[in-house]
Amino acid sequence: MARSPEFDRTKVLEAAMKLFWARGYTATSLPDLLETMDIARSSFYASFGTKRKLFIECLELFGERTLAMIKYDAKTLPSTALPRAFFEATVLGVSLRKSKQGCLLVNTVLELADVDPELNQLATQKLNTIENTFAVAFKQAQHRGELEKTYSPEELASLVMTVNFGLRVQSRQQLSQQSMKPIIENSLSMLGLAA
Amino acid sequence: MARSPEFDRTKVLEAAMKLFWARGYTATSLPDLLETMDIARSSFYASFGTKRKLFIECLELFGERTLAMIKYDAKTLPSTALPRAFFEATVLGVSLRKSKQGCLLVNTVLELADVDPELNQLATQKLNTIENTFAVAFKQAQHRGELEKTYSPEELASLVMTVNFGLRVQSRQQLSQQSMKPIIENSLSMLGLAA
DNA sequence: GCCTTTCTGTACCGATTGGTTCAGTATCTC
DNA sequence: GAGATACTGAACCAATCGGTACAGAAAGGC
Repeated sequence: MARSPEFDRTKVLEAAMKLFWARGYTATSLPDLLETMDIARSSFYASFGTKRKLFIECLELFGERTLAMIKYDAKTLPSTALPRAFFEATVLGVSLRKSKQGCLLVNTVLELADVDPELNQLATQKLNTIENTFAVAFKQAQHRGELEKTYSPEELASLVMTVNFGLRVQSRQQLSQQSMKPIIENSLSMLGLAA
Repeated sequence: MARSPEFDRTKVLEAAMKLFWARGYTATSLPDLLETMDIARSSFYASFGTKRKLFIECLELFGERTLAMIKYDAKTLPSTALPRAFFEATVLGVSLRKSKQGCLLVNTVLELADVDPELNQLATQKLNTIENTFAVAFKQAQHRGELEKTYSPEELASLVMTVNFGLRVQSRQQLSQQSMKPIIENSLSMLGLAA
């Protein structure tokens, strides 16, 4: 009937996500996006609607990927090792360029808090889902006696997120990955989750 | 000789700072600024040059004020009480509107990391000054035996900043001030600096 | 009064913003 | 080949962006 191949939507979406990730929502212009996504302006409009809708799709994608990573770790690692795996994967386990990007969700919360409450809420909601995943894992670990009960699962998950946010901010400063290592180590020690 | 009164420069600058604080650099337009500052477009350019120069002045002002607050606390409070005073002042001790604004320096780091490295570096530098002030205070406290030597002064100061950044991110989410209180409390407990 | 200076208000600049439209081309099935 | 679909590229839109220029009013000292 017709021309079959559409460009790889996920791949194009991923390219857009990376650009938003690096520059933020407002500072990313449509021409910038089109160049990175390598599609024509008309194709963009036909496939994604508006810049804002595209951004929402990027938030969804980022949230899904992050959550998938944590859930995979939760199945293969002891719960007490989860935060370390998460911190190292997100702060150290990416290429040098990416490491300066922090977390798209955190960046979004800070950039759009007062500008676009709806997008802020969407990012916040994704972050809460991540926090809940940690809490569930900690609850199991405490039940099995693998984790001290100094904090409730929810409290500990909240603390892990506090530290996570802090690390994401620091990773977006000028700091080298090397100088992030002791910070991560001390953070885990502070959480009572060091090796 | 001439017309004496200039508008109160500091006051106008402060108004601009609040707007940048709430909306970020890119999302704040010149008309927005002029309305908030309540000056004419020509006066703006005569007094502040460009939007970017104005923003730099705002960063300076914010840095000075924050640093002054910490240094005052450092003289009047025991060093171990410094982080609590800082967290409560910046997260709880402001009006409800302000509390959602987080920290201008942190916001700037995240918004402009990849967009304007120079401004990012400026904000980072201000934050480092704050961190150093904490480190100096902790060193004294350890010398006097008021503070455990679990961490070096520099390490502890770095951890306090990590937690601080985390709290600032959380305060820019939808969270109420009330729900921030236990998070602050647990963070201090985690740092070994609870009451 | 006069002169100087500081401000306001408005009109204007070129560039860029996000978004729309459409003619034309490429690629598929039949 | 015909017909349907997926794309490109460029032209275009109104709105807004940051920044400039200038005429004139307001407020001071002499």
